[in-house]
Amino acid sequence: MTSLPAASPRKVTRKDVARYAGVSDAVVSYTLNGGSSVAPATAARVREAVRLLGYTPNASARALKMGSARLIGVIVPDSSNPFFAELCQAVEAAAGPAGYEVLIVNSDDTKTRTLQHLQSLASRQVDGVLIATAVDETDVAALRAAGIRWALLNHDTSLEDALTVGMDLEAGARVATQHLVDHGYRRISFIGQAQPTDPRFRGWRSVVAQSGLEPGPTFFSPFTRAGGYVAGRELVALKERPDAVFISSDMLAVGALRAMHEAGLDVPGDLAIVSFDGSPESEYSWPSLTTIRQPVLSMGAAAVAQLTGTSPSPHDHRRFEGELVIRRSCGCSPADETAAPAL
Amino acid sequence: MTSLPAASPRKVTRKDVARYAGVSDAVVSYTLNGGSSVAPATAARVREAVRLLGYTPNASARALKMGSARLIGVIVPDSSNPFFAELCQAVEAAAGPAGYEVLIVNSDDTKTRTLQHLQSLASRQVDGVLIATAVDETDVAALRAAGIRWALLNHDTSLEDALTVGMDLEAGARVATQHLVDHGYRRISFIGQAQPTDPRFRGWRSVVAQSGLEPGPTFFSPFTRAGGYVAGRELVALKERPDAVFISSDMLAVGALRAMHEAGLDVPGDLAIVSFDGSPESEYSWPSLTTIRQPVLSMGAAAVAQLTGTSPSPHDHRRFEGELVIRRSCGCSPADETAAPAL
DNA sequence: ATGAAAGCGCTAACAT
DNA sequence: ATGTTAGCGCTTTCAT
Repeated sequence: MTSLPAASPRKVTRKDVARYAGVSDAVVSYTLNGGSSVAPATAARVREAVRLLGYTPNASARALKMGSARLIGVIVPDSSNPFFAELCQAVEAAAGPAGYEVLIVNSDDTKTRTLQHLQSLASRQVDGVLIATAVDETDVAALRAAGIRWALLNHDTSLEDALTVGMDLEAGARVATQHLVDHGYRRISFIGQAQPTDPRFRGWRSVVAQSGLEPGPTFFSPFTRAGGYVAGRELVALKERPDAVFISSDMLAVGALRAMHEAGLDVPGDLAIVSFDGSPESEYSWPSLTTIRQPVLSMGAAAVAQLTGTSPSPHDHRRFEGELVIRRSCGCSPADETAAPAL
Repeated sequence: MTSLPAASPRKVTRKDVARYAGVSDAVVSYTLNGGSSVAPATAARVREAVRLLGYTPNASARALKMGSARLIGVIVPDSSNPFFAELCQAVEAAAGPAGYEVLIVNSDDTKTRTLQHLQSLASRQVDGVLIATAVDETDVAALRAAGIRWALLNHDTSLEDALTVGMDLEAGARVATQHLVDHGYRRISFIGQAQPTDPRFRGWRSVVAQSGLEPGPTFFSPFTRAGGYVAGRELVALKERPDAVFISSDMLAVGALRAMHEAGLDVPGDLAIVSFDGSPESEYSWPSLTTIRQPVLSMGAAAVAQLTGTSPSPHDHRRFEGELVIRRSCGCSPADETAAPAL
């Protein structure tokens, strides 16, 4: 916890600018923030002084005065997970034009780190925080106590009266599974995270049941490539292999794919796959993954809108629909298979 | 650029804590920051008041007073690029324990955005900024003018007397290419970014030359999966195909792999690949990529050390070596091929 | 061991 | 149109 060695000789403040331009500090503020009217000539002099002196406003002082740092916090489990990386970028893309910067922190999905970060973000006078990690009642209590605006991002179910943005996971899973059913596969497995309450699990189960099919074996693993690999190895080792599987994230699917290749299986010939998320990686796996694309950009924008109170929707819960992206892993062999993707 | 609706009724400040604990504001500071000695009983009372009132220190006020926000800025071209995502996490991992938070911004490798972000970071009183995006002399001038500490991250060559952290790319490329030569491949191509000054290009060329080989055809594309796909399609369309290719990033390799699969080529049978970066994705492509792993964690830590002045090395330039990770794409078929990776 | 007070750089209400 | 000034919450020197 050492301090950084100082680098600059002396900071130029707004006072220096004022002196140089021969005006008062207030006029500098007026010129820069456009609050009150300033004579054009004066404004020009001020701007010139700013440029010459290389003046940079002190955001901390501004934040102290205003009670807002024009900063939005985002708590994700793991920012190097492609899905969350994309989500964070979407938030940044929406926040930037609104005049906010984005502070992203990783929770590793642990309660301790979530709480720590919440505290630290509150202390930084963030204007709001987006929670894309798991939360429970304690966290919510902390949130309320901190007195900062917050919204749940990438959550399907809403906690109490919380602002929430997320996808309808169950509906997405239904579309995915239905596509497999429509292909004529009869024994459809599920690979997902170890919580049977996952809406995607329910979606898979309900479509399988409605189609009068026997549910295929299920596999639960953490949402990682390695998790998918482990699940995939179990699946390919089965005496009676399913002919299709719905996998609830692209990362899991990529891992499972490796297990299938190693077993010498042909996908989709021996085993068809539809997965979930629509991350860039899913387009470049072999075979490319038919998947449910999450509208990451829209969700990021909606979350920022919720926080800034500019949401077009009057609802507390903005729920998005996924989109089935047809590629090769389901057996469709799309017509554009040899088309070059956009650079 | 609307403002956020206020959420909290009133902020509890250090003054409230002081009053509640029956002490002066200074004692609260002493207790919280451990500056001066405080009677144990008093300290306990203060801490109790903090807890009861739910007090959170105002970081903006602290930053204003101290001239430091305990914040490190990182400018990357694209935080959703797996390599940079990992690098950012490495920086965060090193900065956290040192008491810093990390503000990551995307430049899209454009000069305008880089300069804008530099300005904005300076204004936020960051203690230093790590530049992992392309820079030129103008940017450096701006950096010096801003008077903030900075270091180049993921740069191979040092600008003037700048602090720099990066990998020896040319050496890495040599190891990669040499591995291909050792395998006995005779016609070795290069796929990389469109700048022949790339040290990886030089590394490839020098090893090919030293081995008395004719250089295979070269392909230049942006550092994206799509870029790799385009290059790969050109490569597979060649009348006289090379028997191996060194690809200067995993993302390019993943794209090229897709082109090869679509052409029905066997990798490594028809065409062997060694790539560069060692991103998680490279382990799960099919076939898995033999690659030069960049020591991302060490580089992140070194960069933070440079910035905080706690670098163990007296040099301005901390240069790391990559490590050859043998997998399947080169033709080695490692012994552990069926071993499960760690979860 | 504790308190009083100055001042970090900025904004905005108020005065001119 | 421009200037004066109080005060945002904090740290820290200097008294006590």
